[in-house]
Amino acid sequence: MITNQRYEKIMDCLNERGTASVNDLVDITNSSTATVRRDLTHLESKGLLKRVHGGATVEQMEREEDYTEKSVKNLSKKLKIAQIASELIEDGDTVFIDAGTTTYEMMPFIKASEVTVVTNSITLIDQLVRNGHQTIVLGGRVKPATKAVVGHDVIEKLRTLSFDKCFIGVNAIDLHHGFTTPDEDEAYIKKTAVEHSRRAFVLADSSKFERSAFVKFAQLEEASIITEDPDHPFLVKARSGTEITGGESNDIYRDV
Amino acid sequence: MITNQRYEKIMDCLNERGTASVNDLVDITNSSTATVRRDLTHLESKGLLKRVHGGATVEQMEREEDYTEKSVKNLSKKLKIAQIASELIEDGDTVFIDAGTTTYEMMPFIKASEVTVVTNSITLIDQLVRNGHQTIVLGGRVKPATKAVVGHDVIEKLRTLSFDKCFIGVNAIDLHHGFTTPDEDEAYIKKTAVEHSRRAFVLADSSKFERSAFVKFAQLEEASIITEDPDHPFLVKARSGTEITGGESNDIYRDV
DNA sequence: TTAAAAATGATTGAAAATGATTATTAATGA
DNA sequence: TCATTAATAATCATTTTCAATCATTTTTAA
Repeated sequence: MITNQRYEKIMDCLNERGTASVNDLVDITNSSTATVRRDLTHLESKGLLKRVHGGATVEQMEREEDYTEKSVKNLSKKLKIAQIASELIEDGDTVFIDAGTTTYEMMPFIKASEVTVVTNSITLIDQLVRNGHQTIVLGGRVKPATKAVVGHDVIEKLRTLSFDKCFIGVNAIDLHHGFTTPDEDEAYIKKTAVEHSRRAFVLADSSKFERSAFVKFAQLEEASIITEDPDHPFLVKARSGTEITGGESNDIYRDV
Repeated sequence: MITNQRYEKIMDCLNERGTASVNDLVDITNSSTATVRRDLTHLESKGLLKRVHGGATVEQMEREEDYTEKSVKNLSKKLKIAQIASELIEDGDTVFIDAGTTTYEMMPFIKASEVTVVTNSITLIDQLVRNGHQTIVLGGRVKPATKAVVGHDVIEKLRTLSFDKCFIGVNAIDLHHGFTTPDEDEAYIKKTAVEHSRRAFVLADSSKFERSAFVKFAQLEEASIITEDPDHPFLVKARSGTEITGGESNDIYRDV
């Protein structure tokens, strides 16, 4: 079995079950523990999973944050990004908000009124409703690990809608592969949402730059990047590179 | 079993039952008391549960009930009804579960496996997913007060589905008006669900009898009533009355 | 085809998690 | 209150998992 196939099997397993032991993954991939461990190390470095003693997990949306130095730092990045994103929502907007931990952090910052929010994230709904926003949930199968709604119905419905703006989470961004994410179902939802929005925003802290995950959902020039460090070398490169020279209205978003 | 999986099992158990003893958790996790204690210490430090002598508890924030004499009594009625209803779900069933406080109480009692649950209640989804049921949410506008999904899309989608069973909440039942509820949107959803189920069950404690609300969603003979008091005068009257003599397969459900 | 590079699997000492044991502490009933 | 029982915390031995290293296999490039 080729390395990437193993990566996919591992991520599939984790996305489905949320947690898996090294031994589980050894069985699934028909590899040695050494190989699985190497895979886990690699996938963790890409931010696709979190290693734990005995195996690995995917972030469960819930707050299991351990309040170490690092996670607090990441949290504040997330908050900053979430806040910038939220302020882009204007009175009367109809927006799509993707399932994800960063988009979740947007909730308290949305100040605009008469906003209609469409989402496939069950987790967001509580907050949206509580804050008095008109909320529309897309229907379909609920994915246990992330409580995101996925499936054909979601795409079908998205195609009938059009948004002023959409806010999308992402796992990895690089010049070659554009915006990528590990889960195929979710990638297709992101893609469709971007296509049906006047303006698309991708929320990404700088740890996502110059990496790629399995499934591409948009070209770099199809969406604006919202990040905590607008002068990051990668963005400088991206702005000057041929890849994005075509995008006039959708420049890399740079405010902080 | 790796540590995270044990954490999950413990939290699942607590979220379901509210309280669990160390011994319960030892059985559930196939670990020693020492390990369970260590787990509890860890989970408590994260604020996910509270240790008590002999085990642990979670604050049941879901229940906003004020614990007066009456509401406790109603709760136990509800639980009884919910339990009866849940036991009607069999392995492999595809069921619709309506939004509502009584249907919510069904969650911990659903023991059947390979169950697919379709619902329009955002509140139910957490529990359904946590208990490992295949969950499908209907898409549409989220009604803030009840976090039920309503609207044309819900009806549209329901019409394409068919269920083995459906479990419906109700506000009032009487011989003349049948099953009634105050909200028009929700009534139409209930009506459609009943029409697309092989067998329909209405969950109602006896305080709902001989009353009527604004919108009728089904005739008495279209659904079986699940209640805590099968010998209530109203049911005796209903069983003997002409209104339901036609229903052979859909008798008033009487077990307790 | 051969040499170099990369990936894999096995081995081993170190680290972490676990389970059993024991002393201490808390709950229960006379 | 005191005695009895159960639950807990602390300690230690055992088991499991981990990371580092090296030999082997596979892939790539010359």
